[in-house]
Amino acid sequence: MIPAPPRRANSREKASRTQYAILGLLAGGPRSGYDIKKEVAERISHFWNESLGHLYPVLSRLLKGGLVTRTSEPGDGRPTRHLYAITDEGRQQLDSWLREPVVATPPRLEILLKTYFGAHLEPAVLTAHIETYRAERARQIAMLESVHAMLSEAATAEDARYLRLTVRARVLAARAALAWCDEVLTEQRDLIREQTSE
Amino acid sequence: MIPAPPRRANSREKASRTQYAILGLLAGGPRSGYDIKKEVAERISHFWNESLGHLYPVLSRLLKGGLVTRTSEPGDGRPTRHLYAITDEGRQQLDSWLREPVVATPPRLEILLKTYFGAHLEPAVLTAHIETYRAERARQIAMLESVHAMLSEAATAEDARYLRLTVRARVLAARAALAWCDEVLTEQRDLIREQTSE
DNA sequence: CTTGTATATATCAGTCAGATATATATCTTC
DNA sequence: GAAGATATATATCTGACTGATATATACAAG
Repeated sequence: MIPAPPRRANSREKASRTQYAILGLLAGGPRSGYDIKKEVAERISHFWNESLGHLYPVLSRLLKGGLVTRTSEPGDGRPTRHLYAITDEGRQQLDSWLREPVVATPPRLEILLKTYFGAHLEPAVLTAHIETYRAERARQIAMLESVHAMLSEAATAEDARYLRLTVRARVLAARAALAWCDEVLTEQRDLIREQTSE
Repeated sequence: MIPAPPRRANSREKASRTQYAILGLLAGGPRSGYDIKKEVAERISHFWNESLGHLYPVLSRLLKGGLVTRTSEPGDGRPTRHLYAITDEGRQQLDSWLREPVVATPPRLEILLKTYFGAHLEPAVLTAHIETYRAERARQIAMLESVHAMLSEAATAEDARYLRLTVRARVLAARAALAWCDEVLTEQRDLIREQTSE
Protein backbone atom coordinates (compact mmCIF):
# COMPACT_ATOMS: atom_id res chain seq x y z
CA MET A 1 0.00 0.00 0.00
CA ILE A 2 1.23 3.42 -0.90
CA PRO A 3 0.62 5.89 1.93
CA ALA A 4 -1.56 8.83 1.01
CA PRO A 5 0.61 11.83 0.19
CA PRO A 6 0.17 14.78 2.52
CA ARG A 7 -2.44 17.21 1.36
CA ARG A 8 -0.98 20.39 -0.13
CA ALA A 9 2.42 18.71 -0.05
CA ASN A 10 4.43 21.57 -1.38
CA SER A 11 2.51 23.52 -3.97
CA ARG A 12 3.01 27.22 -4.38
CA GLU A 13 2.11 28.96 -1.14
CA LYS A 14 -1.12 30.82 -1.25
CA ALA A 15 -0.18 34.45 -1.38
CA SER A 16 -1.82 36.73 1.13
CA ARG A 17 -1.95 40.05 -0.61
CA THR A 18 -2.97 41.62 2.67
CA GLN A 19 0.38 40.62 4.13
CA TYR A 20 2.34 42.48 1.48
CA ALA A 21 0.07 45.48 1.55
CA ILE A 22 0.77 45.74 5.29
CA LEU A 23 4.53 45.35 4.83
CA GLY A 24 4.51 47.98 2.10
CA LEU A 25 2.72 50.49 4.29
CA LEU A 26 4.93 49.72 7.32
CA ALA A 27 7.95 50.38 5.09
CA GLY A 28 6.86 54.02 5.35
CA GLY A 29 7.06 53.98 9.16
CA PRO A 30 5.50 52.28 12.21
CA ARG A 31 1.73 52.13 12.31
CA SER A 32 -1.07 50.53 14.30
CA GLY A 33 -3.72 48.30 12.76
CA TYR A 34 -6.11 51.16 12.98
CA ASP A 35 -3.64 53.49 11.25
CA ILE A 36 -3.23 51.00 8.41
CA LYS A 37 -6.96 50.71 7.95
CA LYS A 38 -7.28 54.50 7.88
CA GLU A 39 -4.43 54.94 5.43
CA VAL A 40 -5.92 52.37 3.07
CA ALA A 41 -9.35 53.98 3.32
CA GLU A 42 -8.15 57.55 2.87
CA ARG A 43 -5.36 57.22 0.35
CA ILE A 44 -5.67 54.08 -1.75
CA SER A 45 -9.27 52.98 -1.47
CA HIS A 46 -9.68 53.76 -5.17
CA PHE A 47 -7.75 50.57 -5.95
CA TRP A 48 -7.30 48.66 -2.70
CA ASN A 49 -9.27 47.50 0.31
CA GLU A 50 -8.45 45.99 3.67
CA SER A 51 -10.92 44.87 6.31
CA LEU A 52 -10.07 45.13 9.97
CA GLY A 53 -11.34 41.60 10.44
CA HIS A 54 -8.44 40.38 8.37
CA LEU A 55 -5.84 43.00 9.27
CA TYR A 56 -5.45 42.04 12.93
CA PRO A 57 -4.93 38.30 12.40
CA VAL A 58 -2.40 38.97 9.63
CA LEU A 59 -0.52 41.44 11.85
CA SER A 60 -0.32 38.73 14.53
CA ARG A 61 1.00 36.26 12.00
CA LEU A 62 3.62 38.73 10.73
CA LEU A 63 4.69 39.31 14.33
CA LYS A 64 5.07 35.58 14.96
CA GLY A 65 7.04 35.23 11.73
CA GLY A 66 9.42 38.01 12.74
CA LEU A 67 8.54 40.24 9.77
CA VAL A 68 7.35 43.00 12.10
CA THR A 69 7.93 44.01 15.70
CA ARG A 70 5.37 45.39 18.11
CA THR A 71 5.59 48.10 20.75
CA SER A 72 2.66 48.90 22.99
CA GLU A 73 1.65 52.36 24.07
CA PRO A 74 -0.60 52.29 27.12
CA GLY A 75 -3.89 53.69 25.86
CA ASP A 76 -5.07 56.46 28.14
CA GLY A 77 -8.56 55.12 28.67
CA ARG A 78 -8.67 53.71 25.14
CA PRO A 79 -7.44 50.20 24.28
CA THR A 80 -3.67 49.80 24.26
CA ARG A 81 -2.27 51.07 21.02
CA HIS A 82 0.01 48.54 19.30
CA LEU A 83 2.57 50.05 16.95
CA TYR A 84 3.99 47.68 14.37
CA ALA A 85 7.33 48.27 12.66
CA ILE A 86 8.84 46.37 9.75
CA THR A 87 12.01 44.33 10.35
CA ASP A 88 14.90 43.67 7.97
CA GLU A 89 13.42 40.29 7.16
CA GLY A 90 10.09 41.97 6.50
CA ARG A 91 11.78 44.36 4.10
CA GLN A 92 13.37 41.46 2.29
CA GLN A 93 10.03 39.68 1.93
CA LEU A 94 8.43 42.86 0.66
CA ASP A 95 11.24 43.43 -1.80
CA SER A 96 11.05 39.94 -3.25
CA TRP A 97 7.26 40.15 -3.56
CA LEU A 98 7.56 43.51 -5.34
CA ARG A 99 9.89 41.87 -7.87
CA GLU A 100 7.59 38.91 -8.53
CA PRO A 101 5.30 39.12 -11.55
CA VAL A 102 1.86 40.54 -10.83
CA VAL A 103 -0.77 37.86 -10.32
CA ALA A 104 -3.98 38.61 -12.18
CA THR A 105 -7.10 37.82 -10.19
CA PRO A 106 -10.28 37.04 -12.13
CA PRO A 107 -12.80 39.87 -11.92
CA ARG A 108 -16.37 39.77 -10.64
CA LEU A 109 -18.20 42.74 -12.08
CA GLU A 110 -21.75 42.66 -10.80
CA ILE A 111 -22.94 45.41 -13.12
CA LEU A 112 -21.88 43.27 -16.10
CA LEU A 113 -23.51 40.17 -14.63
CA LYS A 114 -26.82 42.00 -14.44
CA THR A 115 -26.23 43.35 -17.93
CA TYR A 116 -25.59 39.82 -19.19
CA PHE A 117 -28.92 38.69 -17.74
CA GLY A 118 -30.63 41.68 -19.31
CA ALA A 119 -32.91 39.52 -21.44
CA HIS A 120 -34.73 38.36 -18.29
CA LEU A 121 -35.96 41.88 -17.54
CA GLU A 122 -37.71 44.82 -19.08
CA PRO A 123 -35.09 47.06 -20.72
CA ALA A 124 -36.02 49.95 -18.43
CA VAL A 125 -34.63 48.13 -15.38
CA LEU A 126 -31.21 47.69 -16.95
CA THR A 127 -31.33 51.31 -18.05
CA ALA A 128 -31.90 52.38 -14.46
CA HIS A 129 -28.95 50.32 -13.21
CA ILE A 130 -26.67 51.78 -15.87
CA GLU A 131 -27.81 55.30 -15.03
CA THR A 132 -26.93 54.77 -11.37
CA TYR A 133 -23.61 53.27 -12.31
CA ARG A 134 -22.92 56.17 -14.65
CA ALA A 135 -23.65 58.74 -11.98
CA GLU A 136 -21.25 56.99 -9.61
CA ARG A 137 -18.54 57.01 -12.30
CA ALA A 138 -19.10 60.71 -12.93
CA ARG A 139 -18.70 61.48 -9.23
CA GLN A 140 -15.62 59.27 -9.04
CA ILE A 141 -14.01 61.01 -12.02
CA ALA A 142 -14.58 64.44 -10.50
CA MET A 143 -13.11 63.34 -7.20
CA LEU A 144 -10.10 61.57 -8.67
CA GLU A 145 -9.35 64.39 -11.08
CA SER A 146 -9.23 66.92 -8.26
CA VAL A 147 -6.92 64.65 -6.29
CA HIS A 148 -4.79 64.18 -9.38
CA ALA A 149 -4.48 67.93 -9.85
CA MET A 150 -3.32 68.38 -6.26
CA LEU A 151 -0.79 65.59 -6.54
CA SER A 152 0.60 67.15 -9.72
CA GLU A 153 1.43 70.45 -8.01
CA ALA A 154 5.09 71.29 -7.85
CA ALA A 155 5.26 71.17 -4.05
CA THR A 156 4.15 67.55 -3.76
CA ALA A 157 4.89 66.17 -7.22
CA GLU A 158 8.11 64.41 -6.26
CA ASP A 159 6.71 62.72 -3.16
CA ALA A 160 3.39 61.78 -4.63
CA ARG A 161 4.67 60.37 -7.90
CA TYR A 162 3.46 56.76 -7.45
CA LEU A 163 0.19 57.64 -5.78
CA ARG A 164 -0.45 60.02 -8.67
CA LEU A 165 0.09 57.21 -11.17
CA THR A 166 -2.49 55.02 -9.43
CA VAL A 167 -5.00 57.86 -9.41
CA ARG A 168 -4.42 58.41 -13.11
CA ALA A 169 -5.09 54.72 -13.78
CA ARG A 170 -8.45 54.99 -12.08
CA VAL A 171 -9.36 58.23 -13.85
CA LEU A 172 -8.84 56.58 -17.22
CA ALA A 173 -10.72 53.45 -16.13
CA ALA A 174 -13.66 55.47 -14.83
CA ARG A 175 -13.82 57.54 -18.01
CA ALA A 176 -13.93 54.35 -20.07
CA ALA A 177 -16.71 53.00 -17.86
CA LEU A 178 -18.64 56.22 -18.30
CA ALA A 179 -18.26 56.10 -22.08
CA TRP A 180 -19.54 52.53 -22.01
CA CYS A 181 -22.60 53.61 -20.02
CA ASP A 182 -23.40 56.22 -22.65
CA GLU A 183 -23.19 53.65 -25.42
CA VAL A 184 -25.48 51.28 -23.55
CA LEU A 185 -27.97 54.02 -22.70
CA THR A 186 -28.21 55.02 -26.36
CA GLU A 187 -28.79 51.42 -27.40
CA GLN A 188 -31.37 50.91 -24.70
CA ARG A 189 -33.30 53.97 -25.87
CA ASP A 190 -33.38 52.55 -29.40
CA LEU A 191 -34.51 49.17 -28.10
CA ILE A 192 -37.32 50.64 -26.04
CA ARG A 193 -38.42 52.77 -28.97
CA GLU A 194 -38.55 49.69 -31.23
CA GLN A 195 -40.52 47.71 -28.68
CA THR A 196 -43.11 50.37 -27.97
CA SER A 197 -43.69 51.04 -31.68
CA GLU A 198 -44.47 47.35 -32.34
CA MET B 1 -29.75 41.30 33.48
CA ILE B 2 -30.46 41.80 29.85
CA PRO B 3 -29.76 38.62 27.88
CA ALA B 4 -27.13 38.99 25.17
CA PRO B 5 -28.84 39.56 21.84
CA PRO B 6 -28.29 36.81 19.29
CA ARG B 7 -25.31 37.45 17.09
CA ARG B 8 -26.28 38.61 13.61
CA ALA B 9 -29.80 39.10 14.93
CA ASN B 10 -31.35 40.09 11.68
CA SER B 11 -29.03 42.26 9.67
CA ARG B 12 -29.09 42.20 5.90
CA GLU B 13 -28.26 38.71 4.69
CA LYS B 14 -24.88 38.40 3.13
CA ALA B 15 -25.55 38.18 -0.57
CA SER B 16 -24.07 35.23 -2.37
CA ARG B 17 -23.41 36.50 -5.84
CA THR B 18 -22.62 32.94 -6.89
CA GLN B 19 -26.17 31.98 -6.09
CA TYR B 20 -27.64 34.52 -8.48
CA ALA B 21 -25.11 33.82 -11.18
CA ILE B 22 -26.21 30.17 -11.05
CA LEU B 23 -29.90 31.05 -11.14
CA GLY B 24 -29.30 33.38 -14.06
CA LEU B 25 -27.54 30.71 -16.07
CA LEU B 26 -30.14 28.06 -15.18
CA ALA B 27 -32.82 30.45 -16.44
CA GLY B 28 -31.42 29.59 -19.87
CA GLY B 29 -32.04 25.85 -19.39
CA PRO B 30 -31.00 22.92 -17.15
CA ARG B 31 -27.29 22.49 -16.57
CA SER B 32 -24.92 20.47 -14.41
CA GLY B 33 -22.34 22.03 -12.11
CA TYR B 34 -19.73 21.18 -14.64
CA ASP B 35 -21.75 22.81 -17.44
CA ILE B 36 -22.08 25.99 -15.40
CA LYS B 37 -18.36 26.13 -14.74
CA LYS B 38 -17.67 25.63 -18.46
CA GLU B 39 -20.16 28.27 -19.50
CA VAL B 40 -18.67 30.81 -17.12
CA ALA B 41 -15.15 30.00 -18.29
CA GLU B 42 -15.94 30.06 -22.01
CA ARG B 43 -18.44 32.87 -22.28
CA ILE B 44 -18.20 35.34 -19.42
CA SER B 45 -14.75 34.85 -17.90
CA HIS B 46 -13.87 38.36 -19.10
CA PHE B 47 -16.00 39.75 -16.27
CA TRP B 48 -16.99 36.85 -14.02
CA ASN B 49 -15.48 33.86 -12.28
CA GLU B 50 -16.86 30.83 -10.47
CA SER B 51 -14.81 28.16 -8.77
CA LEU B 52 -16.05 24.57 -8.64
CA GLY B 53 -15.20 24.46 -4.96
CA HIS B 54 -17.97 26.95 -4.33
CA LEU B 55 -20.36 25.99 -7.10
CA TYR B 56 -21.27 22.55 -5.74
CA PRO B 57 -22.09 23.64 -2.17
CA VAL B 58 -24.22 26.51 -3.47
CA LEU B 59 -26.08 24.18 -5.84
CA SER B 60 -26.85 21.92 -2.86
CA ARG B 61 -28.11 24.88 -0.90
CA LEU B 62 -30.31 26.04 -3.77
CA LEU B 63 -31.73 22.51 -4.01
CA LYS B 64 -32.55 22.44 -0.30
CA GLY B 65 -34.16 25.86 -0.59
CA GLY B 66 -36.37 24.73 -3.47
CA LEU B 67 -34.94 27.26 -5.93
CA VAL B 68 -33.74 24.48 -8.24
CA THR B 69 -34.63 20.84 -8.85
CA ARG B 70 -32.21 18.04 -9.61
CA THR B 71 -32.45 15.08 -11.98
CA SER B 72 -29.71 12.48 -12.17
CA GLU B 73 -28.49 10.88 -15.35
CA PRO B 74 -26.57 7.67 -14.66
CA GLY B 75 -23.05 8.43 -15.81
CA ASP B 76 -21.84 5.73 -18.17
CA GLY B 77 -18.58 5.01 -16.36
CA ARG B 78 -18.23 8.66 -15.35
CA PRO B 79 -19.74 10.06 -12.13
CA THR B 80 -23.50 10.50 -12.18
CA ARG B 81 -24.41 13.68 -13.99
CA HIS B 82 -26.73 15.93 -11.96
CA LEU B 83 -28.85 18.26 -14.01
CA TYR B 84 -30.21 21.28 -12.18
CA ALA B 85 -33.27 23.19 -13.36
CA ILE B 86 -34.63 26.48 -12.00
CA THR B 87 -38.03 26.48 -10.28
CA ASP B 88 -40.69 29.20 -10.26
CA GLU B 89 -39.45 30.32 -6.85
CA GLY B 90 -35.91 30.40 -8.22
CA ARG B 91 -37.08 32.62 -11.06
CA GLN B 92 -38.74 34.96 -8.61
CA GLN B 93 -35.58 35.21 -6.53
CA LEU B 94 -33.52 35.88 -9.65
CA ASP B 95 -35.98 38.49 -10.82
CA SER B 96 -35.96 40.39 -7.54
CA TRP B 97 -32.16 40.30 -7.36
CA LEU B 98 -31.92 41.62 -10.92
CA ARG B 99 -34.09 44.57 -9.88
CA GLU B 100 -32.03 45.39 -6.80
CA PRO B 101 -29.39 48.09 -7.12
CA VAL B 102 -25.94 46.86 -8.06
CA VAL B 103 -23.64 46.46 -5.05
CA ALA B 104 -20.19 47.85 -5.67
CA THR B 105 -17.42 45.65 -4.30
CA PRO B 106 -14.14 47.33 -3.38
CA PRO B 107 -11.38 46.58 -5.88
CA ARG B 108 -8.00 45.00 -5.21
CA LEU B 109 -5.75 45.83 -8.14
CA GLU B 110 -2.40 44.25 -7.49
CA ILE B 111 -0.69 46.05 -10.36
CA LEU B 112 -1.62 49.36 -8.75
CA LEU B 113 -0.48 48.19 -5.31
CA LYS B 114 2.96 47.43 -6.72
CA THR B 115 2.89 50.73 -8.55
CA TYR B 116 2.05 52.53 -5.31
CA PHE B 117 5.07 50.92 -3.64
CA GLY B 118 7.24 51.89 -6.60
CA ALA B 119 9.52 54.06 -4.48
CA HIS B 120 10.84 50.95 -2.72
CA LEU B 121 12.33 49.60 -5.97
CA GLU B 122 14.53 50.57 -8.88
CA PRO B 123 12.32 52.12 -11.58
CA ALA B 124 13.28 49.37 -14.03
CA VAL B 125 11.39 46.76 -12.00
CA LEU B 126 8.14 48.69 -12.16
CA THR B 127 8.74 49.28 -15.85
CA ALA B 128 9.00 45.53 -16.40
CA HIS B 129 5.75 44.87 -14.54
CA ILE B 130 3.94 47.51 -16.57
CA GLU B 131 5.30 46.09 -19.80
CA THR B 132 3.99 42.65 -18.93
CA TYR B 133 0.66 44.10 -17.94
CA ARG B 134 0.52 46.10 -21.17
CA ALA B 135 1.20 43.02 -23.29
CA GLU B 136 -1.63 41.16 -21.52
CA ARG B 137 -3.98 44.07 -22.18
CA ALA B 138 -3.00 44.13 -25.86
CA ARG B 139 -3.74 40.41 -26.19
CA GLN B 140 -7.02 40.84 -24.34
CA ILE B 141 -8.11 43.68 -26.59
CA ALA B 142 -7.38 41.68 -29.74
CA MET B 143 -9.32 38.72 -28.40
CA LEU B 144 -12.31 40.70 -27.16
CA GLU B 145 -12.50 42.75 -30.34
CA SER B 146 -12.69 39.65 -32.49
CA VAL B 147 -15.42 38.23 -30.25
CA HIS B 148 -17.22 41.55 -30.42
CA ALA B 149 -17.10 41.53 -34.23
CA MET B 150 -18.61 38.03 -34.33
CA LEU B 151 -21.36 38.96 -31.90
CA SER B 152 -22.24 42.00 -34.00
CA GLU B 153 -22.91 39.95 -37.13
CA ALA B 154 -26.48 40.02 -38.37
CA ALA B 155 -27.08 36.29 -37.75
CA THR B 156 -26.37 36.44 -34.02
CA ALA B 157 -26.83 40.10 -33.20
CA GLU B 158 -30.30 39.72 -31.71
CA ASP B 159 -29.42 36.75 -29.48
CA ALA B 160 -26.06 38.03 -28.37
CA ARG B 161 -27.11 41.55 -27.53
CA TYR B 162 -26.32 41.50 -23.80
CA LEU B 163 -23.20 39.41 -24.09
CA ARG B 164 -21.99 41.86 -26.72
CA LEU B 165 -22.54 44.77 -24.33
CA THR B 166 -20.38 43.10 -21.67
CA VAL B 167 -17.62 42.43 -24.19
CA ARG B 168 -17.74 46.06 -25.26
CA ALA B 169 -17.35 47.16 -21.63
CA ARG B 170 -14.19 45.11 -21.31
CA VAL B 171 -12.78 46.33 -24.62
CA LEU B 172 -13.07 49.94 -23.47
CA ALA B 173 -11.65 49.10 -20.04
CA ALA B 174 -8.69 47.25 -21.53
CA ARG B 175 -7.97 50.10 -23.96
CA ALA B 176 -7.95 52.55 -21.07
CA ALA B 177 -5.57 50.28 -19.15
CA LEU B 178 -3.29 50.09 -22.16
CA ALA B 179 -3.27 53.86 -22.56
CA TRP B 180 -2.34 54.17 -18.89
CA CYS B 181 0.56 51.74 -19.36
CA ASP B 182 1.90 53.90 -22.19
CA GLU B 183 1.74 57.01 -20.02
CA VAL B 184 3.56 55.27 -17.19
CA LEU B 185 6.20 53.80 -19.49
CA THR B 186 6.94 57.25 -20.92
CA GLU B 187 7.28 58.72 -17.44
CA GLN B 188 9.48 55.88 -16.29
CA ARG B 189 11.82 56.42 -19.23
CA ASP B 190 12.15 60.08 -18.28
CA LEU B 191 12.79 59.16 -14.66
CA ILE B 192 15.49 56.65 -15.53
CA ARG B 193 17.11 59.15 -17.89
CA GLU B 194 17.19 61.80 -15.14
CA GLN B 195 18.64 59.36 -12.63
CA THR B 196 21.40 58.04 -14.89
CA SER B 197 22.43 61.56 -15.95
CA GLU B 198 22.91 62.64 -12.34
C1' DC C 1 2.17 3.10 -23.44
C1' DT C 2 2.35 7.37 -21.53
C1' DT C 3 0.87 11.96 -21.33
C1' DG C 4 -2.48 15.30 -21.77
C1' DT C 5 -7.19 16.77 -22.03
C1' DA C 6 -12.10 16.30 -21.26
C1' DT C 7 -15.99 14.70 -18.36
C1' DA C 8 -17.91 14.92 -13.64
C1' DT C 9 -18.49 15.50 -8.59
C1' DA C 10 -16.66 16.53 -4.16
C1' DT C 11 -13.79 18.25 -0.07
C1' DC C 12 -10.47 21.11 2.32
C1' DA C 13 -7.36 24.89 3.65
C1' DG C 14 -6.79 29.40 3.48
C1' DT C 15 -8.00 34.39 2.05
C1' DC C 16 -10.91 37.94 2.79
C1' DA C 17 -15.21 41.08 3.78
C1' DG C 18 -18.53 42.74 6.80
C1' DA C 19 -20.96 42.67 10.99
C1' DT C 20 -20.55 42.86 15.67
C1' DA C 21 -18.57 43.64 20.41
C1' DT C 22 -16.25 46.63 23.77
C1' DA C 23 -14.76 50.91 25.80
C1' DT C 24 -13.70 55.81 25.76
C1' DA C 25 -13.15 60.70 24.07
C1' DT C 26 -14.69 64.46 21.47
C1' DC C 27 -17.57 67.12 18.67
C1' DT C 28 -22.24 68.49 17.23
C1' DT C 29 -26.96 69.47 17.70
C1' DC C 30 -31.27 70.41 19.90
C1' DG D 1 -26.29 70.39 29.12
C1' DA D 2 -28.05 65.89 27.63
C1' DA D 3 -28.28 63.12 23.58
C1' DG D 4 -26.31 61.40 19.70
C1' DA D 5 -22.97 60.95 16.26
C1' DT D 6 -18.21 60.31 15.12
C1' DA D 7 -13.42 59.06 16.03
C1' DT D 8 -10.02 56.08 18.43
C1' DA D 9 -8.57 51.28 19.05
C1' DT D 10 -8.50 46.19 19.26
C1' DA D 11 -10.67 41.78 18.65
C1' DT D 12 -13.77 37.87 17.15
C1' DC D 13 -16.98 35.34 14.21
C1' DT D 14 -19.75 33.97 10.20
C1' DG D 15 -19.89 33.30 5.75
C1' DA D 16 -18.20 34.04 0.81
C1' DC D 17 -15.02 32.62 -2.29
C1' DT D 18 -10.48 30.67 -4.58
C1' DG D 19 -7.38 27.23 -5.76
C1' DA D 20 -5.54 22.87 -4.90
C1' DT D 21 -6.46 18.31 -4.46
C1' DA D 22 -8.92 13.73 -4.79
C1' DT D 23 -11.40 10.24 -7.45
C1' DA D 24 -12.66 7.80 -11.76
C1' DT D 25 -13.17 7.18 -16.60
C1' DA D 26 -12.61 8.03 -21.76
C1' DC D 27 -10.27 9.36 -25.65
C1' DA D 28 -6.69 11.38 -28.58
C1' DA D 29 -1.87 12.34 -29.75
C1' DG D 30 2.77 11.16 -30.04
